[in-house]
Amino acid sequence: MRALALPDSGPKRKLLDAAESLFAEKGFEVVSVRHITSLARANAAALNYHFGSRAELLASVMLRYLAPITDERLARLDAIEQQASSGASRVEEILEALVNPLSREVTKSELKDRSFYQLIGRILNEQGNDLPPPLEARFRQVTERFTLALSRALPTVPAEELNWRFHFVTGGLIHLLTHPDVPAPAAAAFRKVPTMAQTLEHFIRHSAAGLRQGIPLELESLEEVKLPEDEPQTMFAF
Amino acid sequence: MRALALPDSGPKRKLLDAAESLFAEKGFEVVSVRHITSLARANAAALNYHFGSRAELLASVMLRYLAPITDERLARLDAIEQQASSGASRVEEILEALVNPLSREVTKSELKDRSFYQLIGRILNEQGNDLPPPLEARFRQVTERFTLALSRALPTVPAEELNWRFHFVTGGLIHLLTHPDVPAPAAAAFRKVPTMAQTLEHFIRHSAAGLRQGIPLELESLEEVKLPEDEPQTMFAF
DNA sequence: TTCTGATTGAAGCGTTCGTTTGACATCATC
DNA sequence: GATGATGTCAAACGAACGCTTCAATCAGAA
Repeated sequence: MRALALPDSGPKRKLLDAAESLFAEKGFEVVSVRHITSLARANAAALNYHFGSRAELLASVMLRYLAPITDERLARLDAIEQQASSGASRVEEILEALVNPLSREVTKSELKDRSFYQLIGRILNEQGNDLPPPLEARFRQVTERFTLALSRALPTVPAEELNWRFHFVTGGLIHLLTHPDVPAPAAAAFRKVPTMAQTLEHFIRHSAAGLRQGIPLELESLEEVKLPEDEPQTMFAF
Repeated sequence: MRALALPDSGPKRKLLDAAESLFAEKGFEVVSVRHITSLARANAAALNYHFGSRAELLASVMLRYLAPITDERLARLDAIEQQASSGASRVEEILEALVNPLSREVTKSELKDRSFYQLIGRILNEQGNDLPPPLEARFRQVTERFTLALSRALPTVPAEELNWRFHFVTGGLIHLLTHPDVPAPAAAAFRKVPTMAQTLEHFIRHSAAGLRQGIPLELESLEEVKLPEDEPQTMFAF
């Protein structure tokens, strides 16, 4: 049921569950250990016994949540890179490998969808600067691998420029997780509320266009683009 | 020097300054009134005397910061809409009206650039759901006016779709404010660190491409696109 | 000067925070 | 049954929290 193997169903597990649902709803700073222990029907001493401190519990929650997602992102990227004959995959495929693990993991969680995404967004927004080291390493790997894949898919976009564009994409994604409701102008009420999975599809198309910006489509679809080796790449629309 | 008129340079002003610099650096929840008063060399009683409570001080900080920005956004949009003969402005112009007030206001602030942007990003991220009412109203106005302007610039994109795309854009922008450093892969160290203003120019191009996604450029540049009146618009790439 | 309202300082209000303590369970092993 | 490791419990620790109280200070009008 859970992403990470947690064989015990005792108070340790209950504390993790309670903490993650509270963190998702209210944020990290405002949730106290007493909130957590009372929701988990556990004792305050149990929390410190099992986790050492509130901060380590927080790190455990983040790790249990985000590790499977980063791992699946990398696995999917591996898959599409292997099946790509030319070594370069399509931009949309790469973005799907980045985004879809989110909507897949949500089905494994016991949280409501909204809470699930919100927790992830909160972690990346509020704790993004000092994640627990194992998570930090995974995220750095995700950034490097995906930027590399994108640079192969968009060989005419210079590396620096691509780093920016990827940063813009991840920013939009994180914001989408924490703010899943579109602030619709009063006049234009939505006929039906889309699911997050549908929204993420839109987001992929939107982001792909941004990444491809300035690149004629025919050029991108060339099997390989030979660039002068020693000459520094120049930006396309910069 | 300051954006809003604050004639007194007494402790009220000092409290506001201290609060905003602490909020920018550390976030809202973790900064206590004692932190603020000690940095401002003021007393706790003075804070409650001038602002009533910690929450109202927080609201004052946000208002002082964001009100001038939203106002200038709207003013710039007015300007470009008046000079546009056809009533439809270019996408990039509209985005500039949205973005440039940020880098203009930063010069009026006494905060370091990074702190200035970070504070704005924090407000929109963490307090986005219940802003003080005067700010809420302004932001709703910004959303409505800019979405409307974009819908005139991109008449073939249906309203619902445009709401999403604008949401993606604002999300990327907010994330950029709170995370101004691109997580560069180890191999590709930047030769020079760009200023936020330069970064925002990139962001505008990136976002414009996403907004225009699926729309042939020739079509967009038509003076006016007549759509069948009673037939519902269909999405272009959906 | 004297009075009056606005503003500040020092101290403390009650509450909640994260964490620790030491007394009890529980249970496999000797 | 005694032992020792493991886990849980109620209670309390010191520190920090937002906020209030009240006397002292100050500025300007009378």
